Amino acid sequence: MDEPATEVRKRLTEVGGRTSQDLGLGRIVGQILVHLYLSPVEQSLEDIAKDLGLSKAAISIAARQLESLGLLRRSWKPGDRKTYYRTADDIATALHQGLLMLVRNKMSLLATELKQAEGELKGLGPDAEFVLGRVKRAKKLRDTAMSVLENPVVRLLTRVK
Amino acid sequence: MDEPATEVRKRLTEVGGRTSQDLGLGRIVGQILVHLYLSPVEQSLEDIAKDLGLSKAAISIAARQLESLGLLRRSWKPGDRKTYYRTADDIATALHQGLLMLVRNKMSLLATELKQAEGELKGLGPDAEFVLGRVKRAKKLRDTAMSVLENPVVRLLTRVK
DNA sequence: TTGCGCGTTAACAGTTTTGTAAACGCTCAG
DNA sequence: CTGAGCGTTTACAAAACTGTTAACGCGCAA
Repeated sequence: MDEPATEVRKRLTEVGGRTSQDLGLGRIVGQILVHLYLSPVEQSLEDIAKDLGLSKAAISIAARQLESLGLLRRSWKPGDRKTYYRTADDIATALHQGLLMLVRNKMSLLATELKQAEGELKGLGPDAEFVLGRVKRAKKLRDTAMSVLENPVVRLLTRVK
Repeated sequence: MDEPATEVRKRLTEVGGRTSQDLGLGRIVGQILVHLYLSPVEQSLEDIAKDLGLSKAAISIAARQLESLGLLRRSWKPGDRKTYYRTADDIATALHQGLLMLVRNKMSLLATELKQAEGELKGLGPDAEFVLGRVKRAKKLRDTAMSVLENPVVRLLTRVK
């Protein structure tokens, strides 16, 4: 091993892979992101592929995902046809906002669904009345959760420094 | 269709399935939970299987998962050998705490990993020094996120009523 | 004891996901 | 124009996941 930090890099890269997999993006996305985050220099597609032991195709696809999420930047060097990659400068903010957005979307879908159910259940008789009660309870829960997310105090706290 | 609310039940059950799938538990878990939540009476394994169009085996397995999460209760009736299921009474609290726990666990794993990396990187030379800087930045981010979760104001807000 | 009903377990089949290899197209150098 | 280098697309193989069927174990009733 040339670099003494190789072992640590490898381990943290795996952590990134697991994490992004948990979020429903593949493991490769997380691996690339951490790998770049821990690299002092920009890396080409081939560099990344070699370091992670994956095919260029896989890296290519995942890299585009990362770029569309605003977590990764491409760059070029004069007289060099390769594309180089590095993590976005505001990666912390991007991560933070991305996660929030994800949660908000889910929540909002849920809200739509609950509201619609509520409407359809009115005046259908006793069984529907029961379901309606449950739906209302669920709606209240969702509203509480949402109000926390949107609360100014929480926003202040979660602001990335 | 006997019950006028059947359609709504079906749709909400699907929502539950999708949601629990997103969380990495299978879809069945969420389907069962919503199905029971919307049912005014306790249901047997077979009832659930028939309503959801799944095998008893599948329900059996998912139901145990739900029980271990504290989201579901079993009960028995005298002179009846079947097991009956209903959602836990404190299901809102259980859901809330379960989610929080999940996040906390992930966070804590991350903390361990970062701390260890930090230790191993000391005094290994310039490259390791760079990685160390990045690790420290990540640690700070994680700490901020965690402090929000543990913040008393947030706790107060997220308390389920 | 035998038989039946219930929940669980185990083996398996269908489906989906994941990553690769190879072909492709584009761009630039000669 | 031609060839080489690069990233991307496509077709496919391997692996993982999901849910079913069938066998099993257990308890109760006859």
